Amino acid sequence: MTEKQEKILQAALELFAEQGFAATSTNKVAKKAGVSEGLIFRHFTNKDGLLNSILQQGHEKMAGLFHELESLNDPKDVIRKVIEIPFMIKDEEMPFWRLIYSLKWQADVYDSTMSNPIKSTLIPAFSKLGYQNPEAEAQLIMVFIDGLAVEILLRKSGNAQSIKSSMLSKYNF
Amino acid sequence: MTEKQEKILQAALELFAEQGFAATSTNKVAKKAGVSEGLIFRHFTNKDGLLNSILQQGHEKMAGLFHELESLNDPKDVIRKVIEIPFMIKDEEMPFWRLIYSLKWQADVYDSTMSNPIKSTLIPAFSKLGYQNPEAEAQLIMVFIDGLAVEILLRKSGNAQSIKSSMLSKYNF
DNA sequence: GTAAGAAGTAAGTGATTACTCACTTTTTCA
DNA sequence: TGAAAAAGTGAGTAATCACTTACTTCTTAC
Repeated sequence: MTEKQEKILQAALELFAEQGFAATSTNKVAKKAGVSEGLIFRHFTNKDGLLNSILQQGHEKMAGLFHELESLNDPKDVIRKVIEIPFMIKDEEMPFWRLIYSLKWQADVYDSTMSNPIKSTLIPAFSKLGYQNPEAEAQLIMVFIDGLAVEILLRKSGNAQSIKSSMLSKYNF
Repeated sequence: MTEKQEKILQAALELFAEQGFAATSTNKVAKKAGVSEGLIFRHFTNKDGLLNSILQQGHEKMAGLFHELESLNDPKDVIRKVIEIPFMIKDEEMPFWRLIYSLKWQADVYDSTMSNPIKSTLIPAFSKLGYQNPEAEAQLIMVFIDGLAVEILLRKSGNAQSIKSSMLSKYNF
């Protein structure tokens, strides 16, 4: 990975996250990266290839997060940890997650299986705790996480902490 | 409102919702509407004007929904009704809501105050029921609604009904 | 040290973009 | 009825789009 390759990926990530994939031209990416436009196509074949490289890089970073979940034994720890996920997004990770969530609405590119590992960890946790419908409970938490992630990524609410408390209390934490 | 004007609005709504605003050209809209491209600009000035007309039309349709909420007296009815909102989206309304939710990620166009009336109705309802932090509880429900709307609009889950049950039971319904 | 291949550039390509303009057709209404 | 206004068209426009090509510079390894 050349220095200029990384510059391109970083510039593209930020622009795709801010303005959207379709609305960002390869010209803009090249200018922001301080690179000739042709270089983008030498390294990433086409605009879709550039997007895929960004996504692959991001997925590798996420692998660790799933692994951390699987190592927890107490089901209550699992649930608490999952609820806390959206609150753990670091500032430097925001563009990547903004991109992921915006791509949901652009059909052809999005990989909807991404969050499956989390859900798969959640179901046995609710099962162990004796919930009547572990599947639905897991789904409910996933829905909540997605909603909260949107809230945080669009930096709409300042009182995220009190929302978290309200949520945790619904599971008797 | 001419017949061709309505054709343009309908075609634009469907295309914007399916492919995204930026990825949809005025040429495509004209072809789908069976109209010359110039007519779009005669009636709606420019592409942004076309989008704004669609949004305004949608907002007028939504006004009734808020009114319905305000007429409820029992706070429990209010909360139940709000939770049910995402499940009430009709097939013909899907393109409009898909557009609204996808626009959240395109910064400059989105009106984030849209859901304020719902939240304002929710806070006194939780207050009356003696919840410790009505503001946070209202926000939590709003987050849930947005997450669930995304789930339904992207038609990911078939078991929406059991998610709804799980959610309602968290508020002792 | 040099040759081969990878990295990088600048100036293109045709297609598509949002939008305009000169013009014709239809509608409105006094 | 007739004339002004509104609706509608089709062929433009310059700018921008994703992408290519011919070329130069840098890196690597024997």
